[in-house]
Amino acid sequence: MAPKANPPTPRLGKPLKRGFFARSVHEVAPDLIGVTMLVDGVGGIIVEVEAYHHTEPAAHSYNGPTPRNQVMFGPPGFAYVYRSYGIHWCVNFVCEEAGSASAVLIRALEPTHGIAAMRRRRHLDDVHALCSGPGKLTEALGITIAHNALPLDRSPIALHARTADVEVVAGIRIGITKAVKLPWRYGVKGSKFLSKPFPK
DNA sequence: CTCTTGATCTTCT
DNA sequence: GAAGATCAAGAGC
Repeated sequence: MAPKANPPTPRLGKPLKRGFFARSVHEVAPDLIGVTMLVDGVGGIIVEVEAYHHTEPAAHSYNGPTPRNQVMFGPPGFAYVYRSYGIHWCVNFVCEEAGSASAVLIRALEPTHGIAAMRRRRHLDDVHALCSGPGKLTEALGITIAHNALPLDRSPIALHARTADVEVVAGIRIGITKAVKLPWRYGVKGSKFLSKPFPK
């Protein structure tokens, strides 16, 4: 059968500095859509995130610091990784300022770099399912508790600015039971790489 | 397609 | 003891 051409690998934008995260979580979250996230060179374009802030009960930081969430109470620009349902890892980017305890949960990527490695880790071929959920993308990128508290502007983590415009849409957050009506989920309208479509 | 269930860590009651 | 920022597999329609 005829060989199928691979899609071109998108050009990487300017590296994001840690200061990108030193502002309101509600500004950072939509601005992260379209940013490329790599761990040891493997990853893709962020297509879905959710914002969490300590002033609302769905946030892990709502009841104050614990051993798990202490990174959320530190300075912005660091990774907060936690165990979800005893099984998966989920990764957040800490925002605002030390003590603010706000973060953006990374929920889905469009795979662009190291797709072969992601397929191996996920034991899965379908590129649309490699990173279409917070627990899936950490497995695909090899993120574990070892990445908790790592800076977001230093190896092994790299973030690169958008190189093209994206249409960002907002909706209510997924899979939570508290503060369910806050419209703090952001994503690329119509993307095939979301954990779930945004309602019309 | 939808619905149900099991996996089992961290925190809260 | 119960719930949770999840996922995959299996049953049923």
